[in-house]
Amino acid sequence: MAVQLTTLADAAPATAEQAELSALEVEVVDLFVNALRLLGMPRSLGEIYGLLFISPVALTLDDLVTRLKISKGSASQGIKMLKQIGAVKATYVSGDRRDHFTAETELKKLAVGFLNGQVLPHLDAGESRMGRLKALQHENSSADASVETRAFYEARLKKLDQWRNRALELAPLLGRILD
Amino acid sequence: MAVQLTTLADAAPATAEQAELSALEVEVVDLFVNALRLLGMPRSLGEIYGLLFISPVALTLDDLVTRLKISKGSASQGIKMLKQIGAVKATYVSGDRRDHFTAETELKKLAVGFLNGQVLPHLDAGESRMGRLKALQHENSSADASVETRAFYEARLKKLDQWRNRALELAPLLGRILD
DNA sequence: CAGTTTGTTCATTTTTTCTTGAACGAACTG
DNA sequence: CAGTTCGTTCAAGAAAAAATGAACAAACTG
Repeated sequence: MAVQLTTLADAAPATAEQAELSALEVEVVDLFVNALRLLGMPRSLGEIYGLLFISPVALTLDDLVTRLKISKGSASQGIKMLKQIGAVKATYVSGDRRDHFTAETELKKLAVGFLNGQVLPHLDAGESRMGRLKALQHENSSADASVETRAFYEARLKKLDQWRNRALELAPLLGRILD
Repeated sequence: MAVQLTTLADAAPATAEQAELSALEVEVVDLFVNALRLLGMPRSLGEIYGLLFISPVALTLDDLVTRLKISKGSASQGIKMLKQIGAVKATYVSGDRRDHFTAETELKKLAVGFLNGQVLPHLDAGESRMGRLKALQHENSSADASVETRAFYEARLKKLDQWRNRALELAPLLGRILD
């Protein structure tokens, strides 16, 4: 029955469902959209995380769709990614079958999640890559290279490896600092 | 007897101008394309930086164009950006009017350049933003909010400010660690 | 069961970002 | 100077990334 839709109209139903974002919400969402873009994440992630961050109550997928005016698909994929990096968690709400999402706001957890999800995989892949590089360098050297050139390549590859190690050291350090 | 070429200078046209990239170069370029993408930088930046990184001699704009098969426009803009963040510097070569570029390979300098160019501006903009947020929060609160809601907003904004300060502290720390 | 509700997936469309290349100015060159 | 070379800029086209929405599956409901 259409009559049940009355909840939308007036009395704020337990789960804050005004269709429009408040000025505060808009500002916060905007802030996160910009911040996450800096990390190369899509707009929708910023919107979703931002709204959850400033929301006093856990929100459902549908809340996100109606309030942010994004598609169900976007909301679903965005939540998926945010859960992956540990920026959002689902909370249980009794008597409601739907998932309710909350923003994780501990900076340390966010940072660690991001590092583990986005950065470390690449650094790990870097190991086998270094192997390939060394091999290529040797092949290459035997052919044309002068002593200096050979030394130069050697030095550069060593530098790459240093970088990688630095980055690997840095990750746990970051975690400690952000406590 | 084969002509002996002791310097790379006259191995081929004076400034190492084989049109094709060697396998080693391809691999390095690919590595940097991927790494820079992680930081949200365009493909061409990775290509340019990668080739400069592994090149024993400084390269001209034209070298980049022919070897990477990118347009003059891309090369020019890419170099411009890389110079901006301090990842590339122009070196003087006597008797040649053209600019010759070299990769900056000190990790610290790279990191600092990136932080100053890409991150700090945002954090600074964040200050005025925080002001706006506080203002909005007060407006907002007077209207509808219950005590708990008000407290919640307050807490969140405080958290945001904490984050910002943490990030600001972190930047110089990073510099020190990367020595 | 048949019918809902909830959430995911993925081909398509839309939007954003990047690259290109032609036009241009500045700085050399003979 | 007239002609080059070198590098930059920017409108337009190409490519990549993200959002949409319809189709689907899974879990509930009566």
